Amino acid sequence: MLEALWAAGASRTAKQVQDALAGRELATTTVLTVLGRLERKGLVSRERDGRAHRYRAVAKREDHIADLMRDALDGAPDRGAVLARFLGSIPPDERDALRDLLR
Amino acid sequence: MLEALWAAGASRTAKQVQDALAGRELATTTVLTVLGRLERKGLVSRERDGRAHRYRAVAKREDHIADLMRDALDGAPDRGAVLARFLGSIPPDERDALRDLLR
DNA sequence: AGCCTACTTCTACACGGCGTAGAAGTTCTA
DNA sequence: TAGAACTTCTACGCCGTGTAGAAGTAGGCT
Repeated sequence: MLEALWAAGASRTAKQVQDALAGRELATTTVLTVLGRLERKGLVSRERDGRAHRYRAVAKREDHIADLMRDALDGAPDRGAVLARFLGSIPPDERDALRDLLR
Repeated sequence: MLEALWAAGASRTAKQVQDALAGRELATTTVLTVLGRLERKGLVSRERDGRAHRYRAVAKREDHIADLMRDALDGAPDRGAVLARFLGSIPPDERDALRDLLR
């Protein structure tokens, strides 16, 4: 669902989200329910548009996932050790990329 | 619970875990149940020791958390972008530490 | 041998999140 | 003003998690 909003890039009505998820044959109310829950969790915002609402993902997918990573890291007493292990667990080319990013 | 095993460093019996968690006043069976579930999930292993079992965390806390971070990262289509955002979301001194680690 | 005690396994229940959707209410618009 | 479009409310099943009682099992003591 969030994926659909991310994929769309822009804001979408429930109906549009439903259509984008055509493979799943969801009822309209299902889409509304899920979007509503995402809104309660602060992951999605909405604004009225005629008799409908337009939903948009609050954060970009990349930010959201980076947040998840930070949340995990925040659960660690020894952050440095975790970062070291993390570096060891990703592909070498991504370590290179990180090195470049840190330059 | 996992925390207690990590804190102990070594393997612990259910009773010892229970004592370490004295603040929570858990029943012994509760500790056993949770430990058993952790074992099913592969986070904990155990070996017999007399009439009891000794439990140990399969991975170190740092590895476990690094795994969580990698799992999050694996959900991203654009890993590079996520890594960039992630770097932006951690304290500068940790970026420095990362730079050193990557040297 | 038999029993007590420590420990385990089995079973269960409440609670909350998630996927799902029907029923009923609201609001445009023709 | 009626019908369609859209929303809100409510609900149900499933699963993970926290919790623990009841019943089973196995060492050790007498």
